[in-house]
Amino acid sequence: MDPAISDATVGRLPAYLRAAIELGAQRMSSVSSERLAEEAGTHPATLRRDLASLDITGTRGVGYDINYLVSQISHVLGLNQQWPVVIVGAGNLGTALANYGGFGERGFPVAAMVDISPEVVGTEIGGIPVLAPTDIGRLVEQEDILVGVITTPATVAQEAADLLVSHGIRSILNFTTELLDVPSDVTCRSVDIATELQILSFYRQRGRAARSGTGIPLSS
Amino acid sequence: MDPAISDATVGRLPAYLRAAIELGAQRMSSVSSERLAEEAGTHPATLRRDLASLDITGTRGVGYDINYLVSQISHVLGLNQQWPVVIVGAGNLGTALANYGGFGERGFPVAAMVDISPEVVGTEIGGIPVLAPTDIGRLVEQEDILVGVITTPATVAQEAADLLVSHGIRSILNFTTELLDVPSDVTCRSVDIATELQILSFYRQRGRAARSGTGIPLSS
DNA sequence: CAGTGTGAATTTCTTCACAGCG
DNA sequence: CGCTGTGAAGAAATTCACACTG
Repeated sequence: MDPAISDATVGRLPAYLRAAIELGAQRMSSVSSERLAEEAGTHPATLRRDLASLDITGTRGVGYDINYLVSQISHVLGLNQQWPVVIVGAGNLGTALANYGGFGERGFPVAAMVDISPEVVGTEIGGIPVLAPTDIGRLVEQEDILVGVITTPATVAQEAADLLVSHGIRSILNFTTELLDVPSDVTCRSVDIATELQILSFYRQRGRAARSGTGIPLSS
Repeated sequence: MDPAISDATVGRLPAYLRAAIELGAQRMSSVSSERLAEEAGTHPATLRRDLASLDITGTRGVGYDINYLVSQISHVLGLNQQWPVVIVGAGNLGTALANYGGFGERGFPVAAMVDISPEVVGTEIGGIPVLAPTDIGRLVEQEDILVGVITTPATVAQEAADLLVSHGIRSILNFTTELLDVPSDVTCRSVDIATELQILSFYRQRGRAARSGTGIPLSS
């Protein structure tokens, strides 16, 4: 259909979706690109280009239909179904993410956690069972898990990734500092707190430039 | 000195730094741009350009001196001193981040947490005191805090940001979904798990493209 | 006439390719 | 000879500006 939706565009879609949902909750039924862009932190022309690339079309003189925006963007992002995830690493961060409602609320229920420590394997954390690494195969099959979240110590993050990949998981969200080496058919995104702090540090030191979002696109 | 260090470059510096430190730990004393780029997930030419823009120069036929890399990049990022942070929101995520050693280890010790709930104010979480919002002023002055981390519910994130800004904090790391509105002299970076999952979801659904890093640059 | 949709201009970023240095 | 440093080409992303439509 589309020639392609660019990476830059994809990166902005979640912001558009959130903004549209928010405006919809305020009983608005349509928005101009100017308003929506403001809300999402982009330039109106960029927004129009982005939406056009998704084949989302507005009404001249009026704007974009909010319900349509929400449904189309959700569709493009593949959010019309639940995507159960498994969290590997039941330490502080993993536990926090499991307890944090954010995953389930947004269609990514935490099906299970995995850890190597015999002390936690077999227990439950916030109602989520903690399994041993050897259980992953069964888990993935039974629950149709497609996404893995890595919250182990950085030293074993690569192992965790290999484990996930070997069981067919093709989407990984990595919370460690380690840069993971995964096959090219696996999508891996990294959220590294140290990186964020360092970038923040740079901009504080120099005059503040305004890089509002999260950063670090890496190419191959 | 430099005409400017581009945003794209800044976003890659933490990866270069980490790679250099890692190679240094393996008793290597110099690296080629090819090797370092591989390690950091970029193209060698991009790496050379980036380093040149920091006035970091290598030796032809040999490569870059690793110690020099580490010291220069650290310097550019402003990592030669400690930057105490305050975490606003002592819920699950805030608590996890406080316990997680990652901040202190990397020069960003958590000086205090702030919460409104009388139940936690006055207690300590992992040795870190939890204060009331009204204590922020004193805290910022006494501890020279320049960075605030927001881990409140999204609904009050803007309030938290306003509070931090009003006390002179000019660097904010935001873990909520809310897009914060801050003065232009405040640097704000957002790490939103929902956003990351949605992007992951997109790439799983469509053929997998490889966007390896964290995403969503937003301009004004 | 308000606001989209988009050619064209512009800016920014990436990659090639190679001269030249250690 | 290996590898940097960089001019120049290329690709991608952003922004302008305006014709055009509901």
